Amino acid sequence: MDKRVDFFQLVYDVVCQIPQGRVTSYGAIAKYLGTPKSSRAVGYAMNASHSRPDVPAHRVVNRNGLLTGKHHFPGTHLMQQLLESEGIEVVDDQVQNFKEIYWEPNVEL
DNA sequence: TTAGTGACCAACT
DNA sequence: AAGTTGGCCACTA
Repeated sequence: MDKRVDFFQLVYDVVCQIPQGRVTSYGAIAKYLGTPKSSRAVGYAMNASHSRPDVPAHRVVNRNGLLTGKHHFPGTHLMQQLLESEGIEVVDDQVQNFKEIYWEPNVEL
């Protein structure tokens, strides 16, 4: 449990630093952590985000800007609702203007 | 320790 | 161009 907290904490830290109204991808976070191919592991961290107090996992989408993890959220369109609540346009589980609101930690940070 | 799964990404066909 | 397969890392059983 100790090791998972470290990696998860890094992911949560980055996700928590995502500016409101912006979204990022798993690969971007993985790259920022130094492991570009651990995108799946990043997604796994999001899966554990359920146990975390405040992790804006709705700001984290796949490379296509598609809300792949929306299916894992409690509500049906809760993820989309949250994104729209932050000013992000989401249609059919896709983030509109994804490239415009795309936030890359490795670059911004 | 080995094997299987997963909210992915990239490459090959 | 689109669809399919493999591989990567981390976690659970």
